[in-house]
Amino acid sequence: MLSKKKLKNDLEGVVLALKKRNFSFDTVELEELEGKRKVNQIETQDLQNLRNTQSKSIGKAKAAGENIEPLLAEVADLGGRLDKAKSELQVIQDKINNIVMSIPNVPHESVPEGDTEDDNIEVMKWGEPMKFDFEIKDHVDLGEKHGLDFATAAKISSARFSVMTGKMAKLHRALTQFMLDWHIENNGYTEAYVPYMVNAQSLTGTGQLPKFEEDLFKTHLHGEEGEARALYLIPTAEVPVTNLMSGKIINESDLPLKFVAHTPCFRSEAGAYGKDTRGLIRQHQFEKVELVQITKPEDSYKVLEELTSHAEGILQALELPYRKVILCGGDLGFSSSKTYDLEVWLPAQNTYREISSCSCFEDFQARRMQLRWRKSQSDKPELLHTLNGSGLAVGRTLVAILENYQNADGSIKIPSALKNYMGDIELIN
RNA sequence: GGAGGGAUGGCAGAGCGGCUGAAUGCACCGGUCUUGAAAACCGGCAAGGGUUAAUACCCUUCUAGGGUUCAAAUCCCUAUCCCUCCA
Repeated sequence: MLSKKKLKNDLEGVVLALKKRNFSFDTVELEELEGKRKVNQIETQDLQNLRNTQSKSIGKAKAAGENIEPLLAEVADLGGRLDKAKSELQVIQDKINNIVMSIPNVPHESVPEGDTEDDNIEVMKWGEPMKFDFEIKDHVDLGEKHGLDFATAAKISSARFSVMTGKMAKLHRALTQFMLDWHIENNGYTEAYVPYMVNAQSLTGTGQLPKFEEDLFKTHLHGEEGEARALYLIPTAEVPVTNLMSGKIINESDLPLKFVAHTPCFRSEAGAYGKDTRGLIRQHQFEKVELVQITKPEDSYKVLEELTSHAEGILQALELPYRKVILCGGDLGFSSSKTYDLEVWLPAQNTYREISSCSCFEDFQARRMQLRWRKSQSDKPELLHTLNGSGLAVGRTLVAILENYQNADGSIKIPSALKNYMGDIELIN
């Protein structure tokens, strides 16, 4: 959510900045509503003021033993007028809120122009794509030899799910453990275990609601019909982890907060029909190790670089070639002001594919969840900045390992960083 | 399955229809004292919003949503969460 003050004082600037995203909205409507809001709010508050002072004088008169009947007559119609004013104001404020909540974050000045992912700009490349002197297989063919099974998953669930058994399941788990340990030991993150189902408020805090409900799996508690009790499966650990601190005022000495969490992620992939239907790339359920940082405003862009390098550390440790791109305005996520994607080399697709997305949200999420800090005791609380990034998406990392570490006979070499986690075996065959 | 108790500011904890946006303590900030610190003493200290150039004034908020009342932290209903006891 953008600051309402900013929308009021610098609407033109906001509109201009959002052009980079190709996003526009009805500014005339917003300004009209804001004008009405002002009139109605003043009227409502005046009535409330009147009610408060009248009520107080009734109290005093009663305590003094005076006759309060004439005073009561004076306020007889006040309640009705106040109710009317309040409900009118509520309608206006709800409308304003709906508009404001649907406006995405303003891109940082360093975000390049562009409409689609084709306009993203490569920042750097790491590692050389491997050369193979045999006909390579993709991760589906390779994985099926070793316990990766989509047919059975479809039988017990549906498309876009997977089953893994044996060494494949172990490799998948080893990757998760490795990533968690790496970030805890090398990068100073605190491990967090969090719920996999969250309420609407948390999703509103990070920006998935109200606009992107169709991307989520929504559940209903047994026997309950009300919206209030609906829980959603998390699309990313970003939601529960960032919301750990919602509504809090953090002490400066506790900043930055750095959390790492491993969770499954659930996405409906509505609107992705027919896209990436083969293999593990786009699943309804996948594992991710997520990095979240909560920082002082002045540190956030420095931290974005740092957090991205933490995610890169995993790719480097696993010796997987990758490149780093900065997302153009048109490809930027709703809540993000700046995002780097890390894309891993997939030999069978002969291309780089996203494996991590690292974003700075400035105070966009913090404002929605009232996440603040106090510079010093005498200062007013200020909004913090939030950041997160995948460190990494586990399923896609598994894909990368299968494809990059394959041998001619279909066996898979274990990356040296993972050996400890794989019971010291060298090879899956 | 049954019966109760509770949710109040950064924390602890009073208040249980009207000078209560909220006592008191702790924490925190400023000051006095001290070579310095501690102690003691004095003072300050919730958030969000509105009008305003500003001073200032006003509104809202005591888990959430409804209700009663001229007036609700306080009474009633519902939900959520916590705790205790019985089976």
